[in-house]
Amino acid sequence: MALSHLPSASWSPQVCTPVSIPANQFFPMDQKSRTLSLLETCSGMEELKQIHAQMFKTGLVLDAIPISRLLSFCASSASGDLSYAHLVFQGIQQRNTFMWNAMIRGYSNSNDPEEALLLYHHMLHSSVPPNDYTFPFLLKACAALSALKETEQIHTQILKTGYGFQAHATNSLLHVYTKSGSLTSAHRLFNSVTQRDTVSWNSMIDGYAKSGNMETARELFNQMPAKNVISWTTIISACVGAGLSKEALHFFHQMQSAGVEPDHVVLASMLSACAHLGALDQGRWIHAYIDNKGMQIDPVLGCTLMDMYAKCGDVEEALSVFRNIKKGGVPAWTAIITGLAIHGRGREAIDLFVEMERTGIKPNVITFTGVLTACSYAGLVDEGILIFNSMERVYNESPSIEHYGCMVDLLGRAGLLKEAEELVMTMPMKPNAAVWGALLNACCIHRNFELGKRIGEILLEVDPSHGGRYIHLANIFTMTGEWDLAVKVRRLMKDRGVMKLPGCSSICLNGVVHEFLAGDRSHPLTEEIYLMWDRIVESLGQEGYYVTATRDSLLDLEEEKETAIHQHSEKLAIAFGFISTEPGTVIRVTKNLRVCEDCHTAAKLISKVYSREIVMRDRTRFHLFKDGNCSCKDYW
DNA sequence: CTAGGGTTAG
Repeated sequence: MALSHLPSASWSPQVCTPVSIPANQFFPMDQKSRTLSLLETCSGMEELKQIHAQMFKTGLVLDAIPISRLLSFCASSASGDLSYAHLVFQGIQQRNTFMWNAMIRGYSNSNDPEEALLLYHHMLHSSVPPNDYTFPFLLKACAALSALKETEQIHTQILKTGYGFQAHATNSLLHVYTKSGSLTSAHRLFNSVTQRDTVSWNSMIDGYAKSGNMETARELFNQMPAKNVISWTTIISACVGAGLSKEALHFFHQMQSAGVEPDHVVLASMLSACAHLGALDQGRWIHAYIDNKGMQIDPVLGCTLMDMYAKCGDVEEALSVFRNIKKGGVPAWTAIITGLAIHGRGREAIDLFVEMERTGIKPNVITFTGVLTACSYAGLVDEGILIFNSMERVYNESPSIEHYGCMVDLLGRAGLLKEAEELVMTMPMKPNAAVWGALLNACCIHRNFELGKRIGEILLEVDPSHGGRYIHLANIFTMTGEWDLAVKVRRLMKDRGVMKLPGCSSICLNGVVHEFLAGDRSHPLTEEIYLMWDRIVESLGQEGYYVTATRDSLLDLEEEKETAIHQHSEKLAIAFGFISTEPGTVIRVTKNLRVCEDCHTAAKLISKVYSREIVMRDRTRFHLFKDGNCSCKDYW
């Protein structure tokens, strides 16, 4: 390295400067402070390299403070360069703790965190002692690696060196333990430290929540003395992650009652909860809150906003958010493409995909999933095949099992069952339950019972705990008149203790989520709801509506007697929508399963007879019923 | 120069 060429002895002010001449004649103070302030405002590596070169000339490379600052910038700043930092570091003769820390910090945030541990090893060997900053950096690397053994060794050293009482070190340890799933160690440590602070509690809560133990997480949350916005975010995002979106909403309201101001992180989590629930009003409220507070919509927040609007049925608003965020990167394009996909707006999704390519943004695996889904839901078979083939050819990206799943779905939905099956048989990986499921679904739609039976049997082995598979297979046997086999499948399901996920439809009004199951009579307005539905049926009758024994109604074979098709959850939710909203209001219903065919027909007629738009969210996509038609064009 | 929280898909 260049440093060795410097006549180091003659550059040392003590050596070559007569006592009478002040040292700053060789290291002029304004020179040094100018360099320091240059480094402070340094914007990128280009500029930094110039400063570095200047430091060689002035000899400031030998001064610990400016070289440390330079090192720090290269190692940790967003526009830094870790390998350059490493070269600089290698050239330094006298490395102090700060310099080692800077390097360890840099590597702990890099994609090579292991190097941080190696550096620490060297640091100890060169007899430079760690300080209170060293451990958090080091443990961050351990967290990235889930390196439990190393964490335990570092734990011991923390205790030996007397940093065991230092909050940052302890909390870092707690974080690694919880993150690597070692909750026992975490809890032991948590119990042993006397001065637990909010950070310690937050880490514990997060750890329990992420390990699936929501009960303990909630308990700790209730117990903890002082909750800050991160505590609330932790419990709320834990709820969202566990699919407990209603609880998330509840906690959010509690948080506001407690006077804690929401920040952009907790709002992102809440938008995700709204997206899950289909709670458009709540979601809009949060959007308005963000605007009113003048908060900046960063790419992540922008994506959650788009996702919320799309999943709550308002794609137009999602598009408007998309146009307003200047630099969203791939995630933003992906979010909007996926949003259009679930609304059946495949053409627009493809157009945006093309536009994205033109902009020079490279699609990622999720983008491909999104655009292929768009093709699938809109029946754009040729386009889908073209894009699928371009993955390998244009992007050098081998399709993953999800992409094959999309293609099986695309071909199967379109009735190209032979092609779909062939793809399953020839794909380069072992088909999973999702792939088989897509094929089975296609068999049901197109009534290919022979193939359906074969695939159904496979699925009961591959995915034995999924209730829907048994129902599908049993229905196929029912339709082919093989009653005994249908009963056998039902019995197998029962014997294996598999439950059918009950169909549930919800509608959100004034921030309250109203849920309905088939035949539900638990709602306070039950009488009015059923009366309303009877009146609706009456007026639909004039349009020629009558209940048909469709294949979907067979899904309820078991409860056929008690759950008439007229009491399906979708219908109850629509009826409730009618009695609780003004004429002309859009009715928004969210269902956890696929919409039943009879309910689909009924909704189309209702939209015409009552001039009401009904937006219904399915397990996978949206249906916009308007003037007697559905946006899915009956292709779903 | 340090610790804890967010999103897009499935």
